[in-house]
Amino acid sequence: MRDVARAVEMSPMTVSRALRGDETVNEKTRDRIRRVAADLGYVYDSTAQAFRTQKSGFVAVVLPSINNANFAETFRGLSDALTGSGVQLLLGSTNYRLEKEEELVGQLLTRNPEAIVLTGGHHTDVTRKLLENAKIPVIEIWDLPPDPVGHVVGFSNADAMSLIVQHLVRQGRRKLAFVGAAAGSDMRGVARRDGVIAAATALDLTQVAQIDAGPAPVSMRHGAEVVVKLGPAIATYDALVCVSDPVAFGVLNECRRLGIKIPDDVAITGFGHFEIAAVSSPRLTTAGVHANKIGRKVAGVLQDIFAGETSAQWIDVGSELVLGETS
Amino acid sequence: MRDVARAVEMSPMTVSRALRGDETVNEKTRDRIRRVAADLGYVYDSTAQAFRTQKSGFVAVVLPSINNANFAETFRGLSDALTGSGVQLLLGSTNYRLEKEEELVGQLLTRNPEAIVLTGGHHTDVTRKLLENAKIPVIEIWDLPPDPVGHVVGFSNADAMSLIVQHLVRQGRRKLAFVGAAAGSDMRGVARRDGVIAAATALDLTQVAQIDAGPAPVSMRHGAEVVVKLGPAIATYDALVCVSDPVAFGVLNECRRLGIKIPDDVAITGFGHFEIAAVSSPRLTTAGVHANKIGRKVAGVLQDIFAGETSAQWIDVGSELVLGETS
DNA sequence: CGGTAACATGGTATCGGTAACAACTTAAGG
DNA sequence: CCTTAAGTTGTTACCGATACCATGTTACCG
Repeated sequence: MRDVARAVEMSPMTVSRALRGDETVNEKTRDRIRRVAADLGYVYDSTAQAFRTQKSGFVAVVLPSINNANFAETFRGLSDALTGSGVQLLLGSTNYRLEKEEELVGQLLTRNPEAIVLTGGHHTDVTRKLLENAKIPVIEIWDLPPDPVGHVVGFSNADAMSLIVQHLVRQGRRKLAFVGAAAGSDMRGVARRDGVIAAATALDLTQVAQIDAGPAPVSMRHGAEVVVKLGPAIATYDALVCVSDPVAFGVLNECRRLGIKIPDDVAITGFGHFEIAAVSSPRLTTAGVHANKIGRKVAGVLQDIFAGETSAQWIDVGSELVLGETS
Repeated sequence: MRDVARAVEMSPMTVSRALRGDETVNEKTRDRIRRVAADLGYVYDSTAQAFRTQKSGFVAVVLPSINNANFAETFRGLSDALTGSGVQLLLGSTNYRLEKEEELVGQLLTRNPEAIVLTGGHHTDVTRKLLENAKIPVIEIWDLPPDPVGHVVGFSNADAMSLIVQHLVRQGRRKLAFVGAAAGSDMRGVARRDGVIAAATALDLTQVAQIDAGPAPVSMRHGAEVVVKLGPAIATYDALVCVSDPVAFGVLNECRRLGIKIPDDVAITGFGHFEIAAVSSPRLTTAGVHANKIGRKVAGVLQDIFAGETSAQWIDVGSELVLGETS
């Protein structure tokens, strides 16, 4: 910047103002400075700016996995809605592990983010303390935590599952099984399972079987493996409620390979309304969530925060039953 | 840090050294300083460090889309291989548009990244100039550019397509159609199309039809739509070579819905060896690429660079024909 | 024509770490 | 007991942009 200042024979202060588009700088001067800066190949140093102003221009985003169409879609919604605002997203993924989240949050906070977005409402005590000490806005997404740290943009996983269970029961299904990751690793999966159990209990179903599809993240392959491992025992159930669409699709495909009739022999439901739900045949019955909308809503919350709004927001984007041909 | 120094009655310099694990600091002192820092809730300021040392600890990564299982997998491979190295990834996505890439690169460079990873070998002139001026290592991935800026970790899209075409022709297929995004938007798609045409020409096929599936990114839905729009004209072809697995899956599903026999009436091939290729039924014939490996190899290149290695690396991770049941 | 406001520009200190060098203490060797 | 080296700690200046305040210049008013 000093070099540019020397080239235009002005002070670095004026150059700084000109490059940031400060109105107080004469318009011609501003254009000239910009032109010279470009000619010299000058690259603005955001690090120095972040240091001096104590504003990093970063927002930290922590996802369980980026290799998941729905989380990726949320990130995209957020990212798209934020283009042009000058905010950079710092992405980290936890692989569905809370200890990894703790480590990640510690690292991200050293970068002075202006806000932090976390997936889910479950965190270690250390993480919670870090977040409170940091005194920056916290947004928890993809869930409606009973005891949120700050802002919330999500939906109730349990309620969404309840819609599915009610639908199945209306159809006369009574012997449900929940197919999901091993308990404990994926908190959203646990919430969904609990939602199924609660809804089933409310409807006087005796019991819901739980089928372990392995450690999170579970996907198509794991769904198929569950069916193989189950063997003829699959006839015990009249509905397989899966933790996600990819798992449901794996289950569906393997069932069809084995000649099991869907939905006559057994109903299959997914979760998340992934692209696969609409293009599989038969189409999957699933819970429609609004991944992209979550991202865009988060962007809205961030903009409110940057505009000076201080009160904590609680946004429930809801979910809906998407009827397919597998139930 | 000054506060911590005061608390332990030592100089900030010693605290700085202790927190970074400098061996010259007495071990007991080091432990004490760390403990006190933790007790005070002190958070290290990476921005200040980046500013003073002129080393940001960032590596910029530019992807066409994060909502694509293969790019996401590359990012994950890179991210996983880099955990613990203290490097933070700065992610940006271009939505397959070179102008967006240009803007993004400009923004990312202001953060002083220590290296930049770009998807593909096509860039605007401005982008190339920015990269050259920046004087930081550049790694181009997912391609083998004829005129690389710096390092390369990729494979030949054309060669991969050539494998597929040769396989189809060996089966006696002669009337090929390429199904992909509108020309111009997705450079990797263009490379694949050109690879198909080149391979077909080399095998004396008269002509390869090109079927436009809409603007990039194209996915399952677009594949299905192509089949609908084609109608009975689909009988004109005996092989539909798709730009990616999701598109191929969409095509496959719609064909089956219409009673078209796969692969008897027409063969369908994908590209990328996405999860969907293995779990669809029939399984997709596709080109196996090594998305995760690309990420891990990039991490290796970065580590070499940080270790002082200066010579440009050219890593071809290759690709392979994956035989499914759709051809 | 003096006074005031609007406009445009510049000087200086500073954000929080750390490189480079200096200095002090203790141990080892002759 | 002196010399030298190893180990440990401290002092100072600085990275590049910008907040804050000061200053100069022009325009307009009664």
